Amino acid sequence: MPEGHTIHRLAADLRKDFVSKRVEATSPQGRFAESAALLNGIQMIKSEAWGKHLFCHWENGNILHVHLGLIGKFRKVDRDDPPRDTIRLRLVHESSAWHLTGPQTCALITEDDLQDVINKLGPDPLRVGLRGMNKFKKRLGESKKPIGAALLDQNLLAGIGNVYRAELLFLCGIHPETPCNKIHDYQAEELWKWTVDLLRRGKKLNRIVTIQDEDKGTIKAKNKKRNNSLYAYKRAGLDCRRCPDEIVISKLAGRSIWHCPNCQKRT
DNA sequence: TACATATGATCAT
DNA sequence: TGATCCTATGTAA
Repeated sequence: MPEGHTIHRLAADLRKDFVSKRVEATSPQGRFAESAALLNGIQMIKSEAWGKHLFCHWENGNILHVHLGLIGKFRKVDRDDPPRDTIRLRLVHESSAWHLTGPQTCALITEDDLQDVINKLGPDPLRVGLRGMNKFKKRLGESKKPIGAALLDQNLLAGIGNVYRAELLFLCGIHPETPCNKIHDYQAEELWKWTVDLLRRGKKLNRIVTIQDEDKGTIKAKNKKRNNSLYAYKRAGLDCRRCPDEIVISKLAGRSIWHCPNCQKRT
């Protein structure tokens, strides 16, 4: 479930459990054993996120860099949960235990490395909030690529993934293929505002919910069961929540994308 | 059992 | 663009 909101939530949850505490760190899988040994028994002093990257700082200067990728998970588990051999990293303090599996990145880095990582990332809406809007607007105006590709570009903005991209474009009524430099200023502003708003909500709820109050009535009436928290993502062939058309699926920047042909017209 | 799929990113071609 | 890495889950056979 890793888009930016997940990682910020994760950073906050790990902070609560481990910051200012001595942490037991092991690698049941073995692939991170040497590094885990360097953290074992050391205090975590800070836990933060930038886009989809997680950084946990330790008292001895080490920084744990985690990127979950597509399938990685870092979850709180029962202390007695068996340490299975897919667990790259296990962190424990008193009754709190966390297991990291399937990460794309799990490494110890230095402060300089951390700067390098961050320098390659665009602004994170959850860190800069509405202040990031003008920069975003400017960067969009300079690019000709489709907005649906741009939103996944972590160098333009950090933290958006495939679910938010589809949902943001739906809420803003923008066709995914629209070239960035054809996006009006007011649309770019709207996009940024929705981005900040949805990511904040996602972090709070620890899941992606994009449905707005005004649409809740329609949704109940139409389609009781499935996926009632999203407008477009993975809803191919189903009724649009705001018009009689059906959501369609296509491919953009190597990933599937969904949109409503009526609510998101080509310009 | 096997296969497809997944909220990602990188590297090769 | 396609192959590849990492793991878990759901569906098909």
